[in-house]
Parts: sequence; structure tokens; C-alpha cells
Amino acid sequence: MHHKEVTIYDIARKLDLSPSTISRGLKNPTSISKVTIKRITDTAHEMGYSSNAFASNLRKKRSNIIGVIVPRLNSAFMSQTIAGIEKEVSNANYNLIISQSLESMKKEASSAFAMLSNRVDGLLVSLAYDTESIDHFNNFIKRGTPVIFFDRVFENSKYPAVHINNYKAGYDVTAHLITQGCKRIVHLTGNQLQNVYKDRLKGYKQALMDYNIMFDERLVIVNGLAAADGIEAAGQILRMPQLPDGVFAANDQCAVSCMQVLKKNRIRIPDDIAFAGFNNDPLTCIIEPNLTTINYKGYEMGQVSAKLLMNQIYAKNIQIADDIVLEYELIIRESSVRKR
Amino acid sequence: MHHKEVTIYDIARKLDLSPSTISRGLKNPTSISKVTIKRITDTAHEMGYSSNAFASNLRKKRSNIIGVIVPRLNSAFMSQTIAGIEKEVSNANYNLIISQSLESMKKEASSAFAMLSNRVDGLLVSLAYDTESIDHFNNFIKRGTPVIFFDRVFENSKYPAVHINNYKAGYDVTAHLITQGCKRIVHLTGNQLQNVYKDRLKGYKQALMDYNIMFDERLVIVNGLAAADGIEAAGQILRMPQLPDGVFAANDQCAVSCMQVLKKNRIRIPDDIAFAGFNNDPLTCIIEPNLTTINYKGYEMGQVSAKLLMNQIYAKNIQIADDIVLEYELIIRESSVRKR
DNA sequence: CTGTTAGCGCTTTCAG
DNA sequence: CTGAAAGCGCTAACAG
Repeated sequence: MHHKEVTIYDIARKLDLSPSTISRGLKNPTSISKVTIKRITDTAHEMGYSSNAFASNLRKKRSNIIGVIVPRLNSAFMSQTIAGIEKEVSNANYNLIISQSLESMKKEASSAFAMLSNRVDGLLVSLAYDTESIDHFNNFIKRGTPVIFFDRVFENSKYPAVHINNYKAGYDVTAHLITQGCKRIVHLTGNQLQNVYKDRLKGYKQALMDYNIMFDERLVIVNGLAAADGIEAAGQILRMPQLPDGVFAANDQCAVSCMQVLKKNRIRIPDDIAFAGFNNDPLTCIIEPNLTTINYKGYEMGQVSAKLLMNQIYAKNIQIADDIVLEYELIIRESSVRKR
Repeated sequence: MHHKEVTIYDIARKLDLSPSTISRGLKNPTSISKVTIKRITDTAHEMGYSSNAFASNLRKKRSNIIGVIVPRLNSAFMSQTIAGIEKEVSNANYNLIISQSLESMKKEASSAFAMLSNRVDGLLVSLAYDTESIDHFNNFIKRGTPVIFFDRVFENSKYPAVHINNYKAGYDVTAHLITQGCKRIVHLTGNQLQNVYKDRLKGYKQALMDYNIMFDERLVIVNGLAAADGIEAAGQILRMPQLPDGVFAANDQCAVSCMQVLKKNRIRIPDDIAFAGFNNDPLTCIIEPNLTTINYKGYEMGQVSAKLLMNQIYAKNIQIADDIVLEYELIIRESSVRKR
């Protein structure tokens, strides 16, 4: 039961016009008489015509498709970002091909390969957990297809990137905890291959230094930052010979699950241990006490990245664009505010 | 700087073979000598060849692309679903085009149009808030492209659907609240155009009836089910001449924000008012007391829908497939458990 | 196991 | 304002 395609030739025959006229009438309504246009669109509609994007793309050598590769689709932050991207992209009449690397560089590379075959007009990437080389994007550059990183970016790459100043944010959070009286601050963080976690740690260290607090390596806990890791970290904290008086977690999920365990163990927050997270996940306003965090504007990051990409596509040649550094916001809530 | 495409012709010339041999060597390594295959793939690689999906698709009349249209990308449930879909689809070597209707039927239709032009091999749809007709999918049927609804489905349509039994789930939740001693149960629900909310309400009503509780229209609050709506609903509840002793919200987000306001107003949960939500959002385990809810397996729903779709694609003709009804699970937590 | 050939449906010069 | 003709890159008969 192969459906017979209705093509512009069919319309042309019916209207006794040439295919080129039909093509113009459908896509480029200048330099065609109003009357003809009307006849064409009407007939197209009534014949059930649907333009074939492959044929058009093949001929035009562009796809109107933007590719997106992210580590995971099912995180609060990423779904915000994707929503922002989709909004911008669809406004500009582009389509979106999305795939997730599941935190594996290998799958990231194979997704990139698929995107290349689909001749995306541009690519938006947030890197996988274990990505240590970005050679799998070289082919895009070779063909002149812009690639932009966002959030999880690659350091010193020639690709433009959209991100926040994680160093400064890490600094701000730590300094805030210190001014609340914390002296022994645990830092829960993730894979140090990734700029986002590495920079936050740097900021943490610098703040300690500026406030004359000795950096203690044993207070840095590196894990996967998932809910389960937060629970595990709570155990580690409880077993410490001397309890810390503050925790700065590199994401909210982990902070929240850690807090829950500590609370069950009669640790008072913020009095015994003050807490701060990162991302402004909806969870932060549910947990009691509400969690101090960094408002990381995912939706906006998506929009900004998409806009930048489309500018590059429009410019037709890859700009050595500067990185875009987005604003963030330290949101101070009860989990870190101590009465003096 | 137009990059010159490397085509199979270029490879053919270099290797003194025919284009068809190259094509076969690259895609269909049967009936080609091992040696030739190796030469072909090596040369392709070294010349920086990337197969052109448009050309291939145009010729083959299939795209290896699955389209997905959902109301919003940025919800915990949807991001789970999408992740499940992506997983299955990419396992089967399909690509994913995604767009969001932003709860508007108009945008849903225009997305469908774009998907049609891109000749997706199949379409997965969760309907927008105000979708009251699904004629915009007719063209897919006409061309023999399978369309499957999930979660927010259209009643009595000829399209197969993947969903849970919302009626029964609504019934179970309500019955549970009743057995905990609730007699005046508020139901927070959404647009009654949508099967998911309509059916949950039906289940609620039936449970009341079965337990000889009079249905009271004033206890049904219809709103957008967002966090803000939960806050608003809490206000309405507090202003009721007689306080209810139970709340069944059709989603967790709304339940949680409603609970928060009530708690601030010194309502004890579950003793004054018992609570139940819907979806098993991560929030449910953070709010205190933890929220009783229906575990709605988004990831699994995505996987199942994708598999069903790919089966239909594979079968090459649209099956009058039966709907798939997924299991759900009533998760009873403290918010609804009263000590006797 | 390999080659020849035709054509998928569209756009875009170029020429009226 | 409209038409003729060529070709984007690939695959699938068909023929050896």
C-alpha cells in the first residue's frame, strides 16, 4: 500500500503550468501573480500535497534542522534548557533533532555522526561526563557547520560556548557560608573533567583562601551528584571525626538528599550544618528549610545558545565568537541563614 | 567557503569501482568481498566522507526519523518520557525530531505539518491542552505513516494509544483516602477536555458512590494544576465554610504547593487534611509529610510507545492496534496515613 | 561479486 | 511573470 506522492509536477500538470512556477508559488511568492499563487496553493491543498523536505534539502544543501546533544534529557535543568532551545528554534522555523549521550563520550560521538549525516545546519552540545576529547566535532568545522557548547563546555576549545561563571558562583556560595559563620565547609562535587564542577571547586578554594581558612582535602567529596550520592555523602559526613558546619553541594538534588539523611540523624540545619546547593531546582523550595542555591537559568541558556547558533548559521561562516557568560543569582534561603 | 561534498562517486573514482559498489560496501556489506569492503570504508574515512541522509532518504522514501509532539518539554514527567523514547528509538537507529505544542492546538498542527514535510516514519503525540479535533493528523494516515498517542490521548480515535487507566487510578486514590477516614475530599483537577483529568474525576466520583459518600460539586476545583494554582486552591480551601478532610490532586506539583500553604496556616497533614497527588514526582519524597501518589512510569511509557510505533513502522501498514494500558502503582506515604 | 542506468522531488540558473 | 533543463547524492533494479 504505497501511497503515491503528490508532487509539484502533478500540480503543474493539473494547472497547465511549469513545475518551477509551482515551486515559486509555494515558497517564494514574489514575482508571481497573485491569481496564480492562489490557484497554486488552493490546488496544492486540495490535492493533499506536502512538500518533500528531503528533495528540497538535497537541492538547497541545507536542512533547516538544528541538532542538540545533551548528557541526559531527564533532568530538571536540561528539560528547561531544551524547552528554551525549542522555543527559539521553532520561532525561526527550524526543526530540532535531539539525542542524549547518556554521559558516554562514545554515544556522543555516534550521535554527532548521525547529526552530520542529517546535515544539521548547526549543532548545540552539552558534553558527556567522560568526554575528554572533542575531535568528533571536527567534521562539522570542516564543512562549515557551526557547533556551540553550552553549560558543560570544553576548555580552550575554538568553539564558542554559553555558560555561567562557575568559578565566581562557587566563590559566592562559599563566601556566603563563611560569612554565616561556617569554618569547616564540605564541598560535594562531580567529575573534575568537567568545567562546571572544576570551576566551582576552584571558587570554593579561593573563597577559603581569601577568608583565611585552610583548605582541607578531606572535606571535598567527589561523586556522581545524584540523589543516591547525596545519601552516601551524608553517611561520610556523619562518620567524620569532626562534623563540618557547612555543606556546599554542586547540585541541588544531591544537597537535598544529603540534607534529608542528616535531618533524620538529628542534625539541625542551618544551626549545626548550613547548606547550599546549585541550580535552583524546584526541590529547593520544598525541602525544609528551603535550600540556598544558585539560580541557573536553564530556559534562558537554551534560548541564548539557540540564538547564537542561528546567528552563526545566518552569517554563513563560523565566527570566532566570544563565549557568552550568563548571569546567575545567589538565592539565599533558610538553609544557610543563621541568627546571630 | 562552500565545502565541497565528498560523494560516493569520488570514492568510486579513486578506487576505480562503481558508485553502486561503494554504496553497498558502506551500507549493505553482504555480497561484497571483504577486501573491497575494507578498501571502501578506509578510503571513505580518509576522504572525510559522510553519507548524505537527504539523498538516501529521498531515494529510499523513508527517513529513519521519528517525530514527537508534546505539550511541554519542561516537566518532570515529560522529560522522563522523552528520555525513554530517545533510548528506544536510538537503539533502533532512528533519529528523533521533537517539538512542543506549548499546549496550543494551533502549534500542534503546525508541528505536525513540519513533521509531515520531513517525512517522519512515525509520529508520537501527547495532545495539547485545548486540542479538540485531531484532523491535523489525517494526512499521516493517508500516507500510511503510523501515529500513536500517549498519555494525553484522544477518545475513540482510530489511533492506537498508550496510557494508564486513569479512571481506576482516580478510584484507588479516592478509596484509599476514604478508608483513612476522609469524608469530605476535595479534588483538584485540570481541563476536562483531557482524558487524563476527566477519567480521574470519574474514578473519584465512583469511589465516593461506592462508599456512600454524596458527591459535592463544590469540592471539585478545576485549574491549571501548576504550582501557582495549588497555592490558589489552598486559599479556596481555607475559605470553605467547612474544611475538607482530604485532598486528591490530579498532579503532585499542585498538591505540594497547596500543602505548603495549608501547613503555613497550621493545618496538620494528614490529621486535619489527608493528601494524595498523582505522578510520583521527585517532589513527593521531599515534602513533609511525604506525599501519597500514583507512580506513573514516564520513562517506561516512552519506551513502550516508541516500541509500539516502531513495530507498526516495521509492519509497513497501520495496525488497528489495541491500546496499551500501562500498570500504575499507588504509593502510600505519610501524607495520607492516619493513626487510628 | 560488480557495473549500468534511471530516477526519487525539488530548486535554480538561464532564457524568454 | 513564466518555462526548460540540469543536477543535488544516493539506491535499486537489472544485467552480467
